[in-house]
Amino acid sequence: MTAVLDDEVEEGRLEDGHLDGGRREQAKAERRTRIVRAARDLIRETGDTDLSMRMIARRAGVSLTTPYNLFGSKRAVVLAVFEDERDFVVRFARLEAANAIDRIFAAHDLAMSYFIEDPQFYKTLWKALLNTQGADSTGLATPERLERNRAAWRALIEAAQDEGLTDTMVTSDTLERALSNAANGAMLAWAMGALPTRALGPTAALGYALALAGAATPLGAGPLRARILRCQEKLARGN
Amino acid sequence: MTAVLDDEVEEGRLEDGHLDGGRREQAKAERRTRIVRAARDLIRETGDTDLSMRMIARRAGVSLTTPYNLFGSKRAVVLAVFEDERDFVVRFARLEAANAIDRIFAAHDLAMSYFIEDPQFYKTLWKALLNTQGADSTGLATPERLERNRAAWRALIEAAQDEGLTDTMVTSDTLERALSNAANGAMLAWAMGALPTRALGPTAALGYALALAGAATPLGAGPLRARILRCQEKLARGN
DNA sequence: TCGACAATTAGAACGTGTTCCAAATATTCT
DNA sequence: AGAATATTTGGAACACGTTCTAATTGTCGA
Repeated sequence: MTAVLDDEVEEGRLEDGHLDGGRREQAKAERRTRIVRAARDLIRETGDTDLSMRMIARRAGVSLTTPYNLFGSKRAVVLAVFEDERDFVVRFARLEAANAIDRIFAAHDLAMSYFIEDPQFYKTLWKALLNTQGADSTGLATPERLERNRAAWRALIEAAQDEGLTDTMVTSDTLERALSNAANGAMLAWAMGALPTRALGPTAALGYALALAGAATPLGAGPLRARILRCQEKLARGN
Repeated sequence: MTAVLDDEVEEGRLEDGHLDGGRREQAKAERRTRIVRAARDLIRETGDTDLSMRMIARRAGVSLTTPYNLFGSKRAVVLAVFEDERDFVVRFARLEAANAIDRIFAAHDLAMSYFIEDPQFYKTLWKALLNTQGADSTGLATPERLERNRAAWRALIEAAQDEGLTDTMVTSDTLERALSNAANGAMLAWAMGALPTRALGPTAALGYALALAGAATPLGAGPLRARILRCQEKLARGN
């Protein structure tokens, strides 16, 4: 955990080892990152072919049983890859826009940019996360990660309420769920091959705009309607 | 194909065998239904445990290789079970309601009733359909079935447009996609265990209502807003 | 009726995710 | 330093989806 993208795992930096509790725990964390990194590289290089636990283990230089000790299942490893790739919350914090609704769509564009810039990688990831034949099936994100994300979106929506753009009768929780479902539905269609990558962004944005417009005050309704039509055009052009 | 729910497969009724082209084709169709039925019964009895191809084949009284000859993959068999269970279009046609929007929600309730009345069964089915580790991955429905459903929904939406309830600037195609994504997002959350069965209906309906309200005319906006608040209440009570 | 032919069959095989085991290894505690 | 302990390791094993082979079955055309 707390794996950063651009550090190399070195044996040497034990100076601050007291932070992670003993040496044993540190070695475990190191194996963890090696495994996650091996899985990531394999997906990057060959898509979902060759993404077997035996391959991941060999690449990470560990035994086949070790990923099961540290993660529990292949799905958990893939989930770790997924969450490791996304420094979302960091970039999320420094988003700026003219009003709360523009901010929502800026956040949406940011979230989508990951998938659009590296479709092969994230499609493989998503498809692997949809495989719930195992026992636990923790959903598409770690519980704490999920809750953090939801809270961030709720805050964005509440800002829109404060600016008088959406009706306060529709709870931020309600709206957040609706937006999340719209996005996940689009992602699902995309992962299943029913939606081309170029249509993913506009489709999800359209779902956002429609749901927000459904909860909008007269003040917020205008810009949202315009956004809906813009997304619709973009989709029509794409076809 | 053309499998009806409540007929028993009998060897005797060959009188109208000329309808299906030769005897060979008929035997093949019979094996098909036996396999689908075996898979359905296994899911009904034991959930996703024991839903192996070897089990299905044994139960259907065929060899392990036969399902592969007739369907191609386990996923295709499950998809056949899924589509066999749903005499949706039949019941869909005879829906009645005061106005087009009520009709949309009546159709939605009908669609959801399958899942809510037999959650175990359909959750297993959905989870199995999400497994796309195989090659083809035809999505959540057969192409022709999918297109038929989409057309039906589009017709419903166009009726709402004709009655002046939703803005014609928002295409029926656009709106249909938005509704479909909202529903699929809710189904996904449900299948992954993030949404309890009791919340599935209201959540999906809420997504529908919000998206429709986002495209509504002043005439349609009122009832939709009321519906949104009703769904929200229902969800709040459920928690 | 009989040969041609299409499909199913049994069975083995491959690679997969996952689990179990005894043995080896490294760390922690006293 | 030496004992106790936690983890990894190699290896085998299981059930699974899927594919392949040769042999067999039952149906169709002449």
